[in-house]
Formats: sequence, structure tokens, C-alpha cells
Amino acid sequence: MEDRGTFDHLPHKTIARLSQYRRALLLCLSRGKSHIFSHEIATIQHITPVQVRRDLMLIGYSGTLRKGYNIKELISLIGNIIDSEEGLKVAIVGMGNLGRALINYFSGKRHKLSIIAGFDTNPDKIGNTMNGVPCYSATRMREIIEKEGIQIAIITVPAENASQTANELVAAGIKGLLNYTPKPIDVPEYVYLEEYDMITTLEKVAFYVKMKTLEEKGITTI
Amino acid sequence: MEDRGTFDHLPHKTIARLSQYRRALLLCLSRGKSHIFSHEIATIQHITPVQVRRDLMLIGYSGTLRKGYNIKELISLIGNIIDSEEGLKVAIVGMGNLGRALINYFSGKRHKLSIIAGFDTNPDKIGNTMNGVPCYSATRMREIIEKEGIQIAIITVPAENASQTANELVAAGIKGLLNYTPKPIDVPEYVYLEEYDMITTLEKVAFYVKMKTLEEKGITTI
DNA sequence: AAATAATTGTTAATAAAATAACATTGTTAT
DNA sequence: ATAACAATGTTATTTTATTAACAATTATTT
Ligand SMILES: NC(=O)c1ccc[n+]([C@@H]2O[C@H](COP(=O)([O-])OP(=O)(O)OC[C@H]3O[C@@H](n4cnc5c(N)ncnc54)[C@H](O)[C@@H]3O)[C@@H](O)[C@H]2O)c1
Ligand SMILES: NC(=O)c1ccc[n+]([C@@H]2O[C@H](COP(=O)([O-])OP(=O)(O)OC[C@H]3O[C@@H](n4cnc5c(N)ncnc54)[C@H](O)[C@@H]3O)[C@@H](O)[C@H]2O)c1
Repeated sequence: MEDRGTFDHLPHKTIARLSQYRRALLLCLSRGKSHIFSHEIATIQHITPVQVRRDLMLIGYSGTLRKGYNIKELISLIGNIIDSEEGLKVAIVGMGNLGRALINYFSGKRHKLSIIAGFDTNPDKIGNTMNGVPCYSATRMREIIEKEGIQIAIITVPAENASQTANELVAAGIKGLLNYTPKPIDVPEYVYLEEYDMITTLEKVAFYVKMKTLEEKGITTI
Repeated sequence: MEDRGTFDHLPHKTIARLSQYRRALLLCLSRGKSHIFSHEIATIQHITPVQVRRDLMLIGYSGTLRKGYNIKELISLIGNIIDSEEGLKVAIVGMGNLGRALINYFSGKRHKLSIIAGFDTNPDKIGNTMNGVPCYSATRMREIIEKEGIQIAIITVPAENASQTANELVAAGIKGLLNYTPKPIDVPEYVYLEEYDMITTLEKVAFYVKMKTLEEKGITTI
């Protein structure tokens, strides 16, 4: 029999949406709202209310018929699922434009997930602090990751250094990697990897803009 | 009968992968390679060779049995599909940390897609040029978008200004939007929208790291 | 010349995700 | 009271995406 507290078969897409729901819920809470309907969440996220209810069904949360979902309760439940009880520590490697943008943005946003170290090879950056995050020499990566028990790393070094950096991080015991360089990296199967490239997203936008334009012109063949 | 040159039913995921294939192919080309096998592309992209061949089948490209795919030809075909013949112009709104990181990264990478204008409200930034991209006052958005025929915009303003910025961009005639603020925006159906939030990605990584850890400990219930 | 191996291209099967359908339950209006 | 309504929760269906299976082709080896 399926246990209500077993969350390891949740669809990947549901995990991503739960994170987004929480973001929206936190915003609503801060505006003094206490309850929310599935169609309200749906509108914010550009999805259907059924999708929302299905996701919430999968995590075993029930709302009330006329008031909808209790925002605080739901935030807390999503936290139980996504967050690690003890919290997870994150490092960012490459304190350049992108690394700084991410640190600025993320700092203090989630208390169970915090960027606690940055690494760089540029002597001018080593020793500085960025939004409370100290920048260490990249040569100390392994030492500090082990000492602090850092489990997740974000890679924002120049593309040509991506794979070497990834190898060092894996050797240091990292369990999850988020690679923002345009160079796909290889990791052993026990490391969870996500990669993101803005050019892919932008080209996707461009493709659909092109398609809409051709459609308007009545052209259906390239 | 289905025309070989009709690309409007390609799966969304295939579009994203084509962009990634091209990125990998360009790299291989620059290293002097002329042909590539499906399993080589697959290894780079962390997918299966079958997936690659299926995608290429969908776009109607054939390789040769013992040499694989002709890299130049394939790059060119992917270009025919993704790129607009005349090229598309892109604007970036909000020339802060993230905006600058994206401009730096993207500049000159794709010749059929170019960021040609930035907008900001900060007088210190207006009038400057960043990597060849001029920064205009946000009050001139509509004027310049119309004059230049800009069709795509990237939003990197503070979250509280996201929806107003989006509205102005839509009013100015933008056809595609890429929203990097954590505030989901609403657009009419004729505008293609993509949103990306790094926190969602990072939380997904955190969730799977947590799961792997619990698994190792033999815990299957939270 | 035959067997083997490596590769492509395509169809078939499976899996994952989204959507639709609908029963259920309170609430409000008549 | 009863009907109409507006929600939730769940099952069934459909759609989308991935993976498997395999025939066809050509180079290489025996
Ligand atoms: N995914 C995206 O959407 C996206 C967007 C922008 C940039 N990028 C990529 O992100 C990376 C960083 O971009 P950026 O604009 O911040 O570049 P940047 O040059 O400003 O920053 C790179 C930093 O990494 C440091 N560095 C170099 N080698 C290192 C090493 N081995 N270990 C640690 N630090 C090292 C450099 O000193 C520098 O501070 C690039 O690969 C770029 O292509 C990706
Ligand atoms: N999606 C992600 O992964 C991600 C990562 C980092 C930051 N962000 C978000 O991106 C946005 C920008 O982050 P940042 O670190 O660059 O912030 P920033 O403060 O450095 O930059 C914002 C810029 O926008 C300008 N601006 C303000 N109002 C404007 C308006 N109405 N029109 C035009 N320009 C305007 C400001 O003058 C500033 O230059 C924020 O919303 C942040 O939350 C998202």
C-alpha cells in the first residue's frame, strides 16, 4: 500500500511546479492572504486549475470546499517535500557577472538552502565578500566543500574551464550540480545534474515567434 | 500529404534539442570535425542516440551510413528551421547584474538573433554602451522598438516592475518575451512567453539530492 | 564471397504528462 | 426545503515524449 508520506515517485514536472507554487504562495502570504483557490494559483502560473489540484492530490494535500487551500499549511507541506530538514549548503564557482547576479538574487531567499561559499581563480576577487558570501581561492575548493559539508554547486566559470571544474567538484563529494556554462559536462550517475543555457531558451522563443509570423502570413511551409 | 519542409508540428522538446545540437555542432566544427555520429551527439547531450536520430528524422535530415551526419549541412538545416531568414532583433530591459551578464554572454553568438538595444530607468546607465549594445531610457521603449522592428524582449528589471514592463512591451508590439524575474507575467495569447527562475532549478536539484541521500540511508518515507 | 559489425531510419511499444469528465460537498439563493 | 452553484478530489482518457525493436545498408574481416 502506498504511504501518504512517500514522495519519491512525484513527476519531475510536479517538483518544478511545487517550487513555483511555493514562490507564489509566499508572495500571497506576504500580502495578507490566508487561503487560495486552485484557479488562482493556476492563473498566476499560466496553467489549468486541474493541473494544480492534481499536483496537490499527489502530495496528499486537501483544501476546504469553500475556502480553498490554507496558504501557510501548503507552504509548510511543500517545504517538507522539497527542503532537507537540516538544510543544504550551496557553493558557486566563478564569481563573474553571472555568479554575482545569482548570488545577489538568491541570498537569503530560502532558509533551508544557502549559498555559503564562492570560488574564483582571480586574485582580485579572492578574499572579498559578496552579499555575505566569501570568495575563496579555487585551489581550496575541496578543502572547504568537505569542511563545510557543501552538497550542491553552481558552475559559472568560463566554458573552457567547465569540465575541469565539474571533475574537481565531483571529486570533492558534491551531490548536485547546476551548470550554467554552455559546455555540457559529464558526471557520475550518483550526482544529480541540471544544465541551463539561455541561448536555447531564446532560440525557442525565436522559433515560435517565427512560426506565429509565418502563420499570420498564411505560409505553412518553410 | 506531409511536406518535408513543414516544421510546425515539431515537438517542443525537439526544438530545444535542435538548438543544443547546433551549439554542440558548432563547437565540433570549430575543432575541425566534418562528420558526426548520432551516438557522439547523444553523449554530449546526455541523451540516447535513438533520440537524436528521431529528432533528425523529424526534420527530414539523412546522414550517411558509415560517416554519420555532415556537420555543416546539419548546422545549416537547423538554421533554416530555427532562424528567421531576415534575422530577429532582441531588446533587453533592465541593464543590471543579470542584464549585463546576459548581454556579455550572448553578444555576437548568433548572427540571426541579436540584442540591439537595452533599456533602463537609471540615469547613470542611460547613454552608455555595453558590449556594443546602447542603453536607452525606458521611456523610449515603444519608440525604439517600433523604429527598429524589435520582436523579442528579455525582462531583467526588479520583480516589482515586471508586469508593468511586460505590458509596455506588449503595447509596443513585441511578439516574444523571455521573463527572468521571479514574478510571473501575463501576456495576450499572440505573444510567446518563456519564464525562467533559477530558484526553481536549484530547488529541483536540492530535492533530488535529498532523495538520493534518503535512499542511501534506506529511508523511503519522509 | 560470406560473415560480421556498425550505423542509419522507421515503426511499434511504453512511459510520462496533461486534460477531461465527473462524482461529491458545502453554500447561497429561491 | 430545494435548486443552483462553485469548489475539491479522483478516475479515465488523450496527448506528448521517450525508448525499444528491427530492417536496411555498407564497410571490414575472414
Ligand atoms: N546559462 C546562461 O544563460 C549563461 C548566461 C551568461 C553567461 N553564461 C556562462 O556563464 C559563465 C560565466 O559567465 P560570466 O559572464 O560570469 O563570465 P565572467 O568572465 O564574468 O566570470 C567568470 C569568472 O570565473 C572565474 N574563473 C575562471 N576560471 C576559473 C576556475 N577554474 N575556477 C574558478 N573560477 C574561475 C573568473 O576569474 C571570473 O571571475 C560563462 O561560461 C558563460 O558562457 C551562461
Ligand atoms: N531568473 C533568474 O535566474 C534570476 C537570477 C538573478 C536575478 N533575477 C531577477 O532578475 C531581475 C534583475 O536582477 P539584477 O540582479 O540584474 O537586478 P539589478 O537591480 O542589478 O538590475 C535591475 C535593473 O533594472 C533597472 N530598472 C528598474 N526599473 C526599471 C524599469 N521600469 N524599466 C527598465 N529598467 C528598470 C534598474 O535601474 C537596474 O539597472 C530581478 O527581478 C531579479 O529578481 C532572476
